[in-house]
Amino acid sequence: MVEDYFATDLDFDALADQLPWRTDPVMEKRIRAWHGLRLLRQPLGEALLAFLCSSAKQIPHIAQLCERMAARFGEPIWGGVNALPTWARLAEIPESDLRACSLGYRAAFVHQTARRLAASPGWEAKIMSAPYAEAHAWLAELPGVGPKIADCVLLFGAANYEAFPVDTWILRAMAERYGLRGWRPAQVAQFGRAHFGPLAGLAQQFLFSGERKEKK
DNA sequence: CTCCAGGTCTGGT
DNA sequence: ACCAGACATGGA
Repeated sequence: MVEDYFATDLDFDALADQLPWRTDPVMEKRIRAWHGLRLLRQPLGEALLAFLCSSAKQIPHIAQLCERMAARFGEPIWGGVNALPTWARLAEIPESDLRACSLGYRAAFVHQTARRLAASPGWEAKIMSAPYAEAHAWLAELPGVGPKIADCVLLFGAANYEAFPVDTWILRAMAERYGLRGWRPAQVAQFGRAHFGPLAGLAQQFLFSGERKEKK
């Protein structure tokens, strides 16, 4: 996972008036605990690849998969370190070679998505500029990309802060802290966007960070 | 040896 | 629409 790209254009203090949830008792606590928290900003293609590998994997494993793909198929960028392969490059790679990077069943997703993208010139510009709902729907059509991964791609790869990814952590956080017990992920995602507004994705990061810290 | 992990897809009700 | 299982791999 590339961790060198941090959003620098989100000045939290200057955005106070755009954070209606700042007075939310749950979020107020999280914000205090994580003052200055920032959103990862990745190139769109990298975000898509990284999160396409994320299903049913622990975070260190996802990084491991990305490093293997970079080492085998990426271009060198810095002292022996390679970039992640581009989607154009991935489209040329047989699924069996991807499996050799320990992608498991995700190899088929990467392979099929790569071919789909190769047949969709201009997809990146479209995702970067389309309204949330449209971009989300298009991404979720890709093999292996469901609602959660589509939201992560938009949030981290397209700076679309409306996206509110609902993973196991957020599902539990919203159930415990907001009383949404028994809600389905799609319902929780809609609640998050409605409750937190245009910067729902930033709120999601506070919740995510807080929830993971609790476990330790 | 079992269980689970920043889910998604498929085939059952 | 909603609910299991399957899906590869690796670490606890």
